[in-house]
Amino acid sequence: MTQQRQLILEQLQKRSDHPGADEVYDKVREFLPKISLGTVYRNLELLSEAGYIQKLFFKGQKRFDPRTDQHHHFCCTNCGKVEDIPFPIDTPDIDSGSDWLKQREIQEVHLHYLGLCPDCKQSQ
Amino acid sequence: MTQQRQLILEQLQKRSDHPGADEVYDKVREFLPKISLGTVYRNLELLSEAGYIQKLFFKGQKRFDPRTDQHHHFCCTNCGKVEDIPFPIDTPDIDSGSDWLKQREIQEVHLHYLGLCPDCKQSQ
DNA sequence: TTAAGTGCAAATAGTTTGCGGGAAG
DNA sequence: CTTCCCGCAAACTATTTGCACTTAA
Repeated sequence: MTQQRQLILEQLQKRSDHPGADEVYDKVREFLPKISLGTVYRNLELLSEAGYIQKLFFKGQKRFDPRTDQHHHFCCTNCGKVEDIPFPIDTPDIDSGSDWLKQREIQEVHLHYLGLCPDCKQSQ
Repeated sequence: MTQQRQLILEQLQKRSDHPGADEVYDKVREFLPKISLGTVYRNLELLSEAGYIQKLFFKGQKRFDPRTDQHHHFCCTNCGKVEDIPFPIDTPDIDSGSDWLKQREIQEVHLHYLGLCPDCKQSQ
């Protein structure tokens, strides 16, 4: 656990806005100005493989989430903001007898709600 | 409706593997060798805005789906293949009285199932 | 005829990687 | 020590765009 990795994790854990690698880079550079973007990418990848954080994809960009418990996301179709949905939602079960399911192995289920966030809803 | 746009739509409608723009490009070039990748991107974007097709994102890449009815997707975490889930799944309703929901406007709900496809499940 | 679309090539955005030097254990 | 990690810069992948020319309506 290097100083860089620790700082990246620490800074990510302070926020709930699911930043992309570039935004994490901007933030950690305030503390460690010589850190490189490559290091940020490498560590975000490692941290998510190790289960400390979660990697998400929205609108073609990787984003990172310090929460690793089961929860879902909302993404604003207007401004692109990504938010946690602040309450649990049960994901629908697929009929466990179906052939389709038997042929596959389901590892994760993600619910994506798309729409307008409070700010964008107001200004429309 | 140009010859290029028609061909792109036609070829996409022939498949259910949710190709990326590059794969659509490879296919339409068999019929129109001088078509450019830019044209393919522009038309896939236009067709999805016009509601003829649907634009998806998986693993940071745009993919296109000729089906526009409500359905969900499965993505293989090993090989990246994207499939339609062949039966309807009810998306969970959020408590319509919740403040969280009242402040937002939900437009779409997507369910992403992630796991191993039949081929990858077998070879593991 | 003219507005919309095309091919081409260059530009951009996001991400990954090879390498030589440096820090952690 | 010695392995893992870093900073840097170059490479790569996916996508977008400006421009001069062409085509559909």
